[in-house]
Amino acid sequence: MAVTLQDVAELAGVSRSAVSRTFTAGASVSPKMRERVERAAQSLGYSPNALASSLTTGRTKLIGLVSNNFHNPIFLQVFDKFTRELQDRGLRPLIVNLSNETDPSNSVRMLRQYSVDAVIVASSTLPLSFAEAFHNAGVPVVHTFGRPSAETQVHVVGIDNVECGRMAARELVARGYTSVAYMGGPKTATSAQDRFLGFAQEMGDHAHVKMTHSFSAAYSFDAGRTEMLRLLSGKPAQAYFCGDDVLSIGALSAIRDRGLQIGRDIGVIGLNDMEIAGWELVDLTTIHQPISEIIEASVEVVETLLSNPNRMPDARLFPCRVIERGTLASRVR
Amino acid sequence: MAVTLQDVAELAGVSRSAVSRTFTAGASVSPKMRERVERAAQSLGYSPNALASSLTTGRTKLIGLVSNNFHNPIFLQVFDKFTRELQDRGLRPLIVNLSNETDPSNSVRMLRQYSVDAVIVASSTLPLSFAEAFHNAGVPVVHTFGRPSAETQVHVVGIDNVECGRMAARELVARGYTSVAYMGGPKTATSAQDRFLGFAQEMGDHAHVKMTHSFSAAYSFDAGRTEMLRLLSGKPAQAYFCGDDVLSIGALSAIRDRGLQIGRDIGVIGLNDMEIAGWELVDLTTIHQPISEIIEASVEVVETLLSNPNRMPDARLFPCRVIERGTLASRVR
DNA sequence: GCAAATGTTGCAACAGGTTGCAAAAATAAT
DNA sequence: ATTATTTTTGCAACCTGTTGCAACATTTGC
Repeated sequence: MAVTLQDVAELAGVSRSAVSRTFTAGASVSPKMRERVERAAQSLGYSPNALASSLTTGRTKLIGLVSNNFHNPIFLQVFDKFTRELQDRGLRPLIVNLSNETDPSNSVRMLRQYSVDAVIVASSTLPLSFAEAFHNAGVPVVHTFGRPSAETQVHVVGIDNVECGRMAARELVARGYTSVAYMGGPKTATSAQDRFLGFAQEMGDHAHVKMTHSFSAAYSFDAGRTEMLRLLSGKPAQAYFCGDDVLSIGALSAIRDRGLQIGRDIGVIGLNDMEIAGWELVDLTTIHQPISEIIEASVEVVETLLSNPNRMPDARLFPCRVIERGTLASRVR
Repeated sequence: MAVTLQDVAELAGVSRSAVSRTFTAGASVSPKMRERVERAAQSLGYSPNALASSLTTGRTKLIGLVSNNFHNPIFLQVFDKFTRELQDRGLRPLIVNLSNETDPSNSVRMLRQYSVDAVIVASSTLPLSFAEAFHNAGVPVVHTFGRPSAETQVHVVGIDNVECGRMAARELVARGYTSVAYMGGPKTATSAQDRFLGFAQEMGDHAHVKMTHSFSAAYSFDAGRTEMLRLLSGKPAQAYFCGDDVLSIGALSAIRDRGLQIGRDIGVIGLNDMEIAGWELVDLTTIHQPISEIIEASVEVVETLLSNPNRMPDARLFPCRVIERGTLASRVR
């Protein structure tokens, strides 16, 4: 069925090498030869088998894209951007859905079987051990939305979650709230931990403001709603920094259910600035995470790793900013 | 770097074939041999190269997953389910993001280069020509969310959009509305066309109810909002069947902006029943599309196509049902 | 016009597996 | 025990390309 190098070579009356060279950038082929081969290839509808060539070149242009986050709407933007950026560079994303895996060994094996050129771990909730497992298997890794660390040897692209925690805290203080709280994502997620760290740190400088905190079960609407319902049945704070936008929206839903006025009675600030946050019926004040830039940078790093797999790993962190919408009291001055 | 068959064979002191057979299901290997080989493989950390084996077997277990829908939140559920179902069966999804391609030839070439075993086209807005192009390239195709057709030769799994149009119409009539409208997705999408067809057909049986219709620019929040704002500035109908849920939510947003009471002043029914539709602050009455079943069926079809690529194409359509929430007037009886 | 330099082409080996076939080994039948 | 049968194993060819090397062709320099 499939047309091979051989077929083209025969039709053109040249050697297989000649055909191979015509389709290899930078190989030495005379214009006449190229012309002949291309004509033959054209007429047979030949296109080279990327997998066969990977055998000798050692490069598949396959990039493992592993994530465990297939529920948070923000990740549709993430996948959209990643797949585009990769394919614009001639790379192919091979998706690995880790939603309920706790052990990296399966995915490591699988990715090695397909000899991916590199792996992108896109998650802030996956244990660091995953990225490390890929790295130990000899595959270049970039951990997007990961936590930078001095020990680990993988490239990280994302935001400074600690700083975001501080930013949220400063914002709430500036709005004049006197009791604030952090309602984080799952306690095991590095992002949830770091955001809390920064939040608590900053609040340390504002002793007159009362601070509490809790974590919810997941970065999801239901988890946010459930946790906020629980909080509201006790003695809630005046304003909450919620772990991310879906969590915030879940919280907003709980707050509305209780008949409280959002913004006035109780404030919420999220993180991510996903598209839905801007929908009029949500109108969530949130910290914008520059997803596009993060992903572009991630793919750039991947690309450099292809030619230089041993590049010293670094962390690239992008600045975030508060997007003011309708879920916080207006600033006091 | 990588451990090969050769290495294992040498360590175990057996032939390469023996090693190959140990890793091939159903091959003839004695228990002793298997034991020896497995021990050697274990100690070297060997795992077979799927790409190399594909050369001779002709099967890569790579499945092209092509879509142009990376904005509608429902598709995160779709990707989640697809990737899981595929990997549970030992298949690997190779994503192709077609967001702004109009010509299938690039993707056809790419998918052939990676010799995918089959292609899943997951979209109701992609021209039929895409699925056909893959089919003509000799790759088994299933078109999920596609339109069944007598002419075309590809497998289709999805819903009966015409019937859904009827269902929506019946629902609106049963609620006692006397002027209703269809606000569809993009006019070029088969789903938008078919839903309208059914809607109009059914309304033909209810001459006392006035019907109008229009199409919006995309299946997106913004398109829905924009279109509804336009409609509201004229003489709006009492109830709308919106092309899908995001579109509906966009419409709801416009309606709220105008200070109208949803459900009482103006009704909306969507289609999909995506997770967000159930969020309390949205609470959208909508037609449930059984996404999970559709995807399971799609993957099943893919699997049968792997062993029997020439299976006669058929269409599998799943029933839908109305999920009653808060955006329609209550039923009159 | 001739030697040297440079460019082009084909051969053959190789990448990491699989598989038909025949030889060898194990098992069953007599 | 001997032969017939079945199972296991290794050999060698093959899958589809790539690439170092040597042979050949073309250009360049003088």
